[in-house]
Amino acid sequence: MKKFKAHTSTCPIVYTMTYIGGKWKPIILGRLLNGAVRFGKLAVQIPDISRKILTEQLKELEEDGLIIRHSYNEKPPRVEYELSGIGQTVIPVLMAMTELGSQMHEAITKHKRRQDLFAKKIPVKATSIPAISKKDSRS
Amino acid sequence: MKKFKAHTSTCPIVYTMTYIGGKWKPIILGRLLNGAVRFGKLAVQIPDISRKILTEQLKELEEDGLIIRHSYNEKPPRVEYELSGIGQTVIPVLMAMTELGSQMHEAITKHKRRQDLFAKKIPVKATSIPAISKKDSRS
DNA sequence: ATTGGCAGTAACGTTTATGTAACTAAAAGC
DNA sequence: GCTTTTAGTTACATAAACGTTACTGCCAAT
Repeated sequence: MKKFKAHTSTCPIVYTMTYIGGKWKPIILGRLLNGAVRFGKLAVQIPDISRKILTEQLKELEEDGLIIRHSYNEKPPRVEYELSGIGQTVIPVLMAMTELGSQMHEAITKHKRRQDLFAKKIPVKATSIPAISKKDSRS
Repeated sequence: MKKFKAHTSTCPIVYTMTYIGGKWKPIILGRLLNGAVRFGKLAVQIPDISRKILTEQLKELEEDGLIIRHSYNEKPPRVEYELSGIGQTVIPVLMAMTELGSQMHEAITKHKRRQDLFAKKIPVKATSIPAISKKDSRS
């Protein structure tokens, strides 16, 4: 997401977009809803993101204070990411996005007539991202 | 926003991103919160979006069923856009984003130490996007 | 007849985001 | 000594996204 050149203050949505805009950030944040997750697990849970991009996005999120990076000095390195205090503020956004996604999905499956229109938006591939669940902190 | 090749269904956030991902869509939708707005007014309210991109994004939003386009056959053309039924589902997302923006802003102005980190994310320019207000349906 | 406003569209150019492949360090296990 | 594992990094490449400028059609007013 290209950063905005404009807006001084007044539009909070624009402001927000500078933090969680971009293709992957909301998805990454969604993976952290249930607590700290290590790098490798994120990469597995979001199969279509490259490690390079994942690294970059995590770095940006950390610099913006939304997440916290914990690096443990262990034999094979271990690094975990979790939502920061402010980061928790994204939760309602993610919840609302989840709801919107469900509503859209329902609307599409309901009105068959619209399906062609909507279909092109979701080029399905084999790999899929698992839904958000309660607990899976284990690798 | 590049469209996702992956995910079959399970992650609603990914799903949502295919609809309101992208730099401008949430901002455009935010302008429609108070009812129908005509093209020219959107262009004025979002000064940094080009008309071409505005047109494109509106078209996509319409194709996705989130907004409705009303074209009146008048002397100088008049076209208005408004949230559709499903489109209303984005309102909570926008509200949450507004809240997040405010929280982030507050956090930044509060902790001066973090300001340098956060500052780079908001390259301020003269032009600004007006805040969302109750009513301004008039040109 | 010319100009102005509205809502675009077309052609073209630039930038940003994202992707791929190869490489690193350090300790553990064989 | 060699391989494996983890969390990256570096260099390079491409595709989306975004932008600028110029142009259109139509009617009304000058």
